[in-house]
Amino acid sequence: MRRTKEEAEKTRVALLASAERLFLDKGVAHTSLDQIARDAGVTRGAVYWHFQNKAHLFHEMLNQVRLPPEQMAERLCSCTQQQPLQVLRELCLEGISALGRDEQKRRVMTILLHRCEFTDELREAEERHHAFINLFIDLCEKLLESAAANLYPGVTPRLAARTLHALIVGLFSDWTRDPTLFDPEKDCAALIDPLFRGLVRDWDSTACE
Amino acid sequence: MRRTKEEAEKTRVALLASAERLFLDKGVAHTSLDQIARDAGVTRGAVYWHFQNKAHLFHEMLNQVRLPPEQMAERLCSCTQQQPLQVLRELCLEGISALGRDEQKRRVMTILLHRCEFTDELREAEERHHAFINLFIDLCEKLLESAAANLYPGVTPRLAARTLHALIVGLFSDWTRDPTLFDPEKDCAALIDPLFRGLVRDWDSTACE
DNA sequence: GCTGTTACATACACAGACGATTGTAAACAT
DNA sequence: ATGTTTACAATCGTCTGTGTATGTAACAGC
Repeated sequence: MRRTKEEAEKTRVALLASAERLFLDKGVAHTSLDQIARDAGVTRGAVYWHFQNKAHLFHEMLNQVRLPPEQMAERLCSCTQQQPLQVLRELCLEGISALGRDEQKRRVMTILLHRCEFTDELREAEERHHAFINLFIDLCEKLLESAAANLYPGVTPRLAARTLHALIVGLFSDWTRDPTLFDPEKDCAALIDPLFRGLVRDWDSTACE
Repeated sequence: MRRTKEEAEKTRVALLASAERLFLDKGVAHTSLDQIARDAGVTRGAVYWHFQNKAHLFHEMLNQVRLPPEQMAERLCSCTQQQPLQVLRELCLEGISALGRDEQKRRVMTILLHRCEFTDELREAEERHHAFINLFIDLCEKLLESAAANLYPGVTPRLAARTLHALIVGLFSDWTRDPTLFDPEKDCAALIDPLFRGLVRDWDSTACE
C-alpha cells in the first residue's frame, strides 16, 4: 500500500492532472472528487490526503502555472522606462503567444475563463485572479500616462489601458473557445498592432525595427 | 390553489426573474430549483409545471433577451453597403451601450460570461450563443473585405474581424466583471475608435461627423 | 351543479457527493 | 526487530438535488 515519497508525489501530480482534464472537459462544479480520483487511478481517500477539499485542489491547480495576467503585471512592474510603448507591446505579444506554446497554461486559462462559476468556495481564487488583472490595468494606465505625449489627442491613458486589456482578454476568451480562430504565435502581432497604431501617433515610424 | 391564466403567467415570469437573480448571484450549477422556487414564492412543483427541467429554464431565460452578438449579427446581415465601416462602428457602439442601458441584458450577459459552466445539459444554449458569435465574425470579415482598399497594408480582413470581436467581447467581459471600469454609454466611442483608427487608413478624415 | 382541467403543492424514491472515520500495508526510523 | 508514521482504501452517515407521481383546490365550460 504505502508508497515511497516519490510515488506519493506522482499521485499528487496525477490528481492535479486529472482534475485539470476533467475540469476542462465537464466544468469544475460538475466534476466530483470521486471522478478525479478514479481518473487518477486512486480513490477519494487520496484526494483528501493531499488536499483539504475541492477548493484547495482547484487553488493548487492554479498555482502550478503562471498565467498571463500575473506574468504581464509582473513584467510591467520591473519595466525599464526606455521606450515604454514598445515594451508594452512586446509584453502583450509574449502573453498571447505564451498561451499558444504552453498547453497547460491554455487548459488552466480555459478553465478560468469558461469552465468555472466562482461561487463562495472559489471566491479566493477569483479575487486573486482579478487582483492581477486590475494590477495590470493600473500599471498599464501609469505607463501610458508617462507616454501621454505620444498618444492621439482624445485618447486618455485610462481608457486606453482598459481598451488594451479588453482586447487581450477578448483574444484569450475567443481563442480558448475556438482555437481555430487564429494562431497565437504567428498572428499575435497582427492582432494587436492595429490597436497600438490607433492609440499612438506615428506608431509605424517609431516602432523599433 | 389554482390561479387564473394571468396569475400563472406572473409566476412564470417570477420564476424566470428569480432564476436570473440567483444564477447571477451564485452561478447556474450552484443554484437549485428549490431555491429558485422559494425565491419566487412557490414550490418546485411550479417549476416543473412551467419548465421541463433546469436546462429548459435556463434556455427560456436566455430567450427573454436579444443579446449583443445576436443583435449585431442580425444588423450586419441587413446592412446597407453605404459606408460599411461607419455602419460597423455604429453597430459596435450600439451593442456596447445597449448593455449599459438594459439591466436585464447586462445580467443575462454576465451569467453567460461568468456564471455558467456549459456542461452537457447547457450545450445547446452554448452552441446557439457561439453560432451567433461566429456568424458575427464571418459577416464582419466579409464586410471588411468589401472595404479592404481602405485598410492599412498588412491588415487582413480575417484578422481584423477577429481583433474587433475580441475587443468587443473583452469589453463585455471586463465590464460585467467590474462595472466601475468604464461607462458603456459615455465611453464606448473612446474605447473602440482607436482600433478603427489603427485598422482603417485616414479614419479620422473619413469618419462621418 | 357537475365535471374536467389547470396550476400548482406535497410526498416519495433515488442517486450522487461530501466529510469523517476507520482500516491497513508498506516504508521509515531506531 | 519493532514501533511509528505515511499514504492511501474502504466504509459510513448525512445531506442535497432531481424527477416523478399523486393530491388538491380553484376555475372554466356546459
